Amino acid sequence: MPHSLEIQILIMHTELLAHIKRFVSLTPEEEKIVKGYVHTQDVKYKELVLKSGQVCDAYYFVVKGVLRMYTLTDNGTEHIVQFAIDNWWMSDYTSFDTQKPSLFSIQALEPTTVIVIDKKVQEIIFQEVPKLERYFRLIFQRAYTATLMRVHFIFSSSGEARYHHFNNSFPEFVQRIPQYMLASYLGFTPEFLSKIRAKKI
Amino acid sequence: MPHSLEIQILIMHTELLAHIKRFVSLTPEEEKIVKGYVHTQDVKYKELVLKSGQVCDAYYFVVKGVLRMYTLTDNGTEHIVQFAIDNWWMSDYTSFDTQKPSLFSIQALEPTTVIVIDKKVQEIIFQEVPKLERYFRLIFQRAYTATLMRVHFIFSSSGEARYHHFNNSFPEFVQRIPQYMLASYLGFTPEFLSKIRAKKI
DNA sequence: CGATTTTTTGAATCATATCAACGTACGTGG
DNA sequence: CCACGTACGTTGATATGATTCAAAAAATCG
Repeated sequence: MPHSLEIQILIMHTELLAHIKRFVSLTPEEEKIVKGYVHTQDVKYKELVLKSGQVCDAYYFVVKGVLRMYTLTDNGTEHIVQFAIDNWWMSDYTSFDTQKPSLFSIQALEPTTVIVIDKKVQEIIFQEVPKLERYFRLIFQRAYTATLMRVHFIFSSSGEARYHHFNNSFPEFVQRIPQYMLASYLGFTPEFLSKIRAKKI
Repeated sequence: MPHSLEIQILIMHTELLAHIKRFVSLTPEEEKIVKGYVHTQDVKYKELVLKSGQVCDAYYFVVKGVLRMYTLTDNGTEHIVQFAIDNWWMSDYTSFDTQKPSLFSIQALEPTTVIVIDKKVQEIIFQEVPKLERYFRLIFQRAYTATLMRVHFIFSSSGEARYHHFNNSFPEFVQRIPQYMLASYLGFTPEFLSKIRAKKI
């Protein structure tokens, strides 16, 4: 009889499989193969799963929690290029593929549970379950077009408009992260965000 | 004996197949299938292959020439979100998938030759040559990470620094497009770009 | 509760936008 | 092949959105 931890992991894997099945069908055997190659990892608040300068050797799927991906400028300022919440993948895919050091760091902003595909098994899992090529094609397509929309917003609206748009689109998420990180993601300073908020009230 | 036009088309298709084979291997039969489903299209200078408000019903692969993808703001300003040159794919993949009107327009900035995958055959071609799932997974991954790098640059460097970086990275390309379009792509006004250039000399 | 982190406020400053005018180049039709 | 018109690039004056710095206030955490 499985004990509590095993049940937990089972649930985690179920979340990933459910997500995959929103894009491609999987036979029971294929599900088993996937389960066999991935593993879960608990990431503590503020813990890094990738540190800039290191090689990225995994894909991470957020089951629960929040990750951020960010860079450090010469003068020490952080710039958040991405958040990942439930059901999003995050990795430095370039570093993963080339096995060169990453420019980015990835950090948990809450106690976070991720499902990990390690570099070692990535090609194997794709070979054994070729449907995953299609799944990740669709995942990357979505991520790509979302990022293009983001560029569009950055160029076509003021910081204030971007803040309100983001706030209206993801009100629950805004609650979960410190304001200065939202400012960094939106491309301006925390002081400026504070002033935007002061106006509204 | 094939006449000149057919030879031309053959060469075009060869470029696409060569590109695909940089990412996945193809058997001669698979090559034939791909050739059978795609077709080339000549796009005149300033011609639109997609007009905002219309549904995007093709993927475009640039064999030769330049495409730009842009939006129009309420006040009539254009914002270029993407360029595509030789060996790049361009489409509004969201509009393509959902069959909803696109926010973007796609226009040729030179006489341009593209290879087209039409909506009608897209799923068929993927079914018949499943390796293309992998190919496009890698294409989208690259496009996604390139766009993330772009966001990183937008946030971490001034307009001036972005201009110099772009100029150093793609000097030949800068020659081929009007300055006001480069300004639009980099996220500032043509006047400002003009002033940056004045400084340097 | 004290210590640290996060947010706010205000004043000065800077990067970039806006507008308007002028200069230049280029392509088309006569 | 010239002339003209339109599209593109430059320049300068002024305006503005956003940053910087410093300090205080508020929130969070052990």
